[in-house]
Amino acid sequence: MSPTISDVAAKAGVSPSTVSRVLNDRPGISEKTRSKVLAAAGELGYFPAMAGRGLALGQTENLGFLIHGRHPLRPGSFYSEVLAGVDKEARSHRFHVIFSADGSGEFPAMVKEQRVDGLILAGCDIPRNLIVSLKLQGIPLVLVDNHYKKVNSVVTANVNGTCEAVAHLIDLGHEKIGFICEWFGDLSFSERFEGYKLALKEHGIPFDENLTAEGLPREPDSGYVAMKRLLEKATPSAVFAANDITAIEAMRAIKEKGLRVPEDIAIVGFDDSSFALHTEPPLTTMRVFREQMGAMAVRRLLDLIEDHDQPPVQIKLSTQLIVRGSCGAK
Amino acid sequence: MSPTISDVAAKAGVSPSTVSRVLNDRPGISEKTRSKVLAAAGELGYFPAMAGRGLALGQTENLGFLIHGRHPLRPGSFYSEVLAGVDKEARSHRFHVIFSADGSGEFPAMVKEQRVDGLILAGCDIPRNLIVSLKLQGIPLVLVDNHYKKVNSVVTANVNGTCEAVAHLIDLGHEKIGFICEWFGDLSFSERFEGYKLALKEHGIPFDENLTAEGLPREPDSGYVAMKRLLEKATPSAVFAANDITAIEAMRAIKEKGLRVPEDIAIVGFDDSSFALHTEPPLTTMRVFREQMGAMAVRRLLDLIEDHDQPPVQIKLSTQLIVRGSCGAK
DNA sequence: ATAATATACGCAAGCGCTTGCATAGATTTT
DNA sequence: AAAATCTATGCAAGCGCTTGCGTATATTAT
Repeated sequence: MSPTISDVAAKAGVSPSTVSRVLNDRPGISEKTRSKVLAAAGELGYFPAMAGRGLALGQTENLGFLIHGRHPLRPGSFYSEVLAGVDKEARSHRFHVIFSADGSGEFPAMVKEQRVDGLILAGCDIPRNLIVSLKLQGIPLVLVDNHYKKVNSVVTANVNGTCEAVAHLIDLGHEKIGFICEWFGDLSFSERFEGYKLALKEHGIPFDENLTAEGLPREPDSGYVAMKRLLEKATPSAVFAANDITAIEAMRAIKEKGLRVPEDIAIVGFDDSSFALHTEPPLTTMRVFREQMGAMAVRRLLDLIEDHDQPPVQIKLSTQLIVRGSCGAK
Repeated sequence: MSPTISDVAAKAGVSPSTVSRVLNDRPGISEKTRSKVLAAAGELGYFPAMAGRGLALGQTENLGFLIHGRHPLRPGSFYSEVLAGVDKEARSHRFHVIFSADGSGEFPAMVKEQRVDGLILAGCDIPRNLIVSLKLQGIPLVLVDNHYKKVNSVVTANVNGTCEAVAHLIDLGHEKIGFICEWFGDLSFSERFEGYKLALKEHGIPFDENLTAEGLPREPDSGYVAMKRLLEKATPSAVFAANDITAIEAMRAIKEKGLRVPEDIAIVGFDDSSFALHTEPPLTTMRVFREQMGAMAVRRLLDLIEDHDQPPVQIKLSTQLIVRGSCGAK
């Protein structure tokens, strides 16, 4: 068995409370006993067990990271990078991360059982009523890549980012620019759609519904379907795809049609997924800073844990245009 | 504040011990009080707080999932699927998963602080001495995609899987088959190398060192480099790449050389990564059942948690050949 | 009917830690 | 030199839960 605080106390010839005070840097300890205790703890290889500590403190020093279970099209890599950022930042504050991809939509067990001091909810497919009941319950909460009413969130600048991406296409001389996404019902995608329309408007290009298409909600190959649908209605000289996976699938549809990327149709995606480097041509895309999003969410969450009553804040991270081959810019 | 067991007890007019017994299905409770307690607990929305429970039981019902921090080339998607399997299986046993991608190689804080009942270590870049000290410490341990001496593990059939993949190329008529990987120092890659040689041997094809190459350890674009190196030495009619990312980067090198896939050089990868579907042509590869690996690891770990003293076991999961376009089979 | 056995429940200790309060000893004040 | 003030430490309660042991009540045996 691992040593307990009493073992250390006995070895150092002091009381457990003294050991606790030393280990937690509480004032009123003489230098002599401090070092005596530290030595004893060191020799025994003692570390405070979380169970006792947590019970006494009413704190777990855990935080939960929740994503919705069903993520068919996004291979997990998006959120796994957010998770990486969350983990790293949490660790630097001596917190630990409990991960869960529970798709049931039920109230998370980790909260009921009070395993966590706060919760990060990632993705915009977290059921709204879950957010509400969590909020009601009073547990510190931060949304990532999602936002809702009065709850703290860390989001991507979807509108501005897309606007910039589309503006880039316009700068390259394109006017007949398409927009495709998996489905318009998704919060991120609808925001990116707004950004698309904004860019057109800012450049005096009329919006044309025939230049837009969606695929099949939550089906694989959604981007392929969307692009085929778009090509049936019109032939744009460029298209903005609401995420990289859609872009890459769209490229397949374009090529099948005998058209070339970027010569016949330029394409730009969104996310800067890991595979965007490996497409043919390499995909021009908006980089989203996933790890940073995770890290910021943790910082905010820790603030909330310290002081629950703070006005909600939304943190919006800018994106960065990564120009590669698919837009024809080089 | 959340209600405690005493609140429930008071409301039901019984003692806390009775409540505990009811909630844990202990025997010796009359049907009447049982329902009384259940009703009270329901009305209060009571759930046992883990801190108290854990302290009393000496169990956390948490398990740790650890990967090595530095995973530059693998975009996390490999391990994130393992993690998904781990999480799902753990949840079905009412366990929770603490995730950490600590690259420091130090003894994990979650173990020192006794936050977990057992540990899953994923990936073959977990430092050996870490495994040793963990093992010594006596905490239940399962390795995933890695193996070492007398510790429980869940692994991929790298040798057989690769052998099958290479045999497939041989069946297609190839004899001059190359082997590339990021670097030979990796456990998985070296096993796949064994499988490659085994397949050649079984089919009476002599091994030729000039048909093998590695890239730059832990650098991006390692597959591209490996393939270029290989092409400088020889021109195979087919190549087996030790993982998909290597394969896809190799395809770029091949095409740059003016050669076609699969007509001039057929290629097969390993892993069945999410992007393997989207290459041009789509990548023939060996599917690795990542979620299942995670799930099996959890099962084994829970067994070990129940009874620490069991002889170590290695669970080897078969792979499945997924034939797509890059091997020229269709 | 009384004694022996079962049943259903409460009491209290204990899991490992923190912390308010009390106190013995050291230090300063007048 | 006695009183007042600090300083350093221990005591014990308490965080929320489980469980061994004891006991009052109900059940069965004689």
